[in-house]
Amino acid sequence: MRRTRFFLPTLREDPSEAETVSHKLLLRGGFIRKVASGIYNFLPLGFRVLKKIENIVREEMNKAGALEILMPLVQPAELWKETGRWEAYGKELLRFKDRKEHDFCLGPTHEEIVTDLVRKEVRSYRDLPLILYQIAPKFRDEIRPRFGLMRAREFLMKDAYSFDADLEGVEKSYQLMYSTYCKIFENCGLKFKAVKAHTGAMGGDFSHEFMVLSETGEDTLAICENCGYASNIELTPAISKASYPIEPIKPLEKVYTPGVRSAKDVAEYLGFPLEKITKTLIYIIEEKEPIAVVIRGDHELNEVKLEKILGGKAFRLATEEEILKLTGAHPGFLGPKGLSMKIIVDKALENYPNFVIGANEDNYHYVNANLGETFKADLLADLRKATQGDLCPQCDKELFFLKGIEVGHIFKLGTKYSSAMRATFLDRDGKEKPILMGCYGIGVSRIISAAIEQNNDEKGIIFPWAIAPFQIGIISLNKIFSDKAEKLYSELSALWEVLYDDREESPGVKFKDMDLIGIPLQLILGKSFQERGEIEVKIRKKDERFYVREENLKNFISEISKTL
RNA sequence: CGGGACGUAGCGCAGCCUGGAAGCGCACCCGCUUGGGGUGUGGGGGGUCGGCGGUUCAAAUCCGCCCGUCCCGACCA
Repeated sequence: MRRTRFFLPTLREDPSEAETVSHKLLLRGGFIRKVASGIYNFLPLGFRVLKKIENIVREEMNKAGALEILMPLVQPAELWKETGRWEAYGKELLRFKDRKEHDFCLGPTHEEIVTDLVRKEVRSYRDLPLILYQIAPKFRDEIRPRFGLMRAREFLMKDAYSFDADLEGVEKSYQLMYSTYCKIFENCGLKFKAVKAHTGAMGGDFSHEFMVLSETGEDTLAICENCGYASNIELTPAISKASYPIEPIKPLEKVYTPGVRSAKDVAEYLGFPLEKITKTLIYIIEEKEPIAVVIRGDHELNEVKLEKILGGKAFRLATEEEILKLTGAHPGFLGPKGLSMKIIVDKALENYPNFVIGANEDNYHYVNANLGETFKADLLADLRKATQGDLCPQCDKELFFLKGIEVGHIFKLGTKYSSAMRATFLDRDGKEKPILMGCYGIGVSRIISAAIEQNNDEKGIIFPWAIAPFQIGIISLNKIFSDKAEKLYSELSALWEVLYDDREESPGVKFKDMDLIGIPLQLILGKSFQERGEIEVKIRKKDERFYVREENLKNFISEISKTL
């Protein structure tokens, strides 16, 4: 591709709307342009990257025996009503009516559609196993779209659905997708980690998330180097190194703590370590029942764990007015003593002596509170987020934590959808049974952002060879080399994807642009060519330069590309 | 939806407080210049100042409402 014939508007400055590196670089590099919040145009350069990733995904899915289909973005409400998700799915489901006043939605996922398809066509165990997939736009009306392609409302997703006759089959399909996903992310040139994860709205016992490792990731992963345990922190059991201070139980004492609200402030004011303070949070379950949750001041509540304890019931933090009404105090002075509601206490407070609680009276706390003595817990449970210093649930070695961007998620669904929608098959034994399902997603457009977050420097993007929009860039620094540049361009284009910057721009502009958009190899015709007839090959990743004679060039590129 | 910020040329911003000719840098067009890291220089085009309403002789500027965007929290690939 000639640069003069390519639609590639690059920007010299960061657009003010972008915050993260990947978002800034995608806009500056002319990959995408915003249409509305969370909705983007893919320009030719961005589209090329998208197609590259798509093809890597497609190739591996096909190898796994999955069959590509295409399902509609617009979906009728009837199917969603069958599974109950028309009501259960939140506002992310964009609902609307057609001209006949019939309810429709934009598909945020396709379980209903695919299950409907399969129930109509699959009759016998002989038709199973079956894995169907598509690479198609999804729409989720996110509360807060952000970071460009990272959390867009309309985005490109690969979603796959497996159908099996028995548990053994499900397990096989799940493992097949697991290994396929590993290959896909490897082939994309990404550093990633598969972790155990929360199943969320999809249902099922457990799932795996595929995380691209990056400091800017929104998720935290707990990893054990010793035994290989890896989970999303939402799911990680919090196991303290058992080292409670040994001290006699002291008498409860009410202390004056004027205007001291946060756990940190209380600790400072009283001169105690933060772990001696507790936080009491009031939640409202299903808009009626209040509960109190007590955790240590140095710990953070894990709402996923709370959700499980509450059996999946909806809950939210109480408002300040509700808290005042229920406890008689403002947030900051709450404590479990004397509350007339269910009290759930984090396990870290079991046997923990002489801690501080709020007095449910503004400007007062109690010191030397003790579980069982000062107040009773209705339930003692693991409620907190695992944290630095906690132990691996499998092997007792210390965990460490990494940040990741979720690019894939695989689930065993069981019969959740097939039962609700009566997707059944006739088994060998002549009995009609619900089909066992699994579902498997990859955020194709999100991978672009994740790849950039993981691979960039102050000059711009550094694309892995496999997903670069062009593999080779040619820069001629003087018109006198034009003929040679043209020749190289046409010859190399037969073997690789080449972007030839044939603009009449100064060298600096060409270098800056080529670096910005992350082309892995740059061929430069300049001094070395004029003086010695050697073509300068610049490796974007390492900023290394090689000087290669034309007759060796193709071999050199083939070899070096294996390391990119 | 709650909290915060912003909206002036394609992009980045100043001007607003204290009302009185719509500016700067980059980008874009034309010329010359330069050719190893956003070359220099001369000329030029481009604006419903987010929208509507109000105050005023006069509104980018003051007031009200609305819209949009971004950031922080809950959702998710």
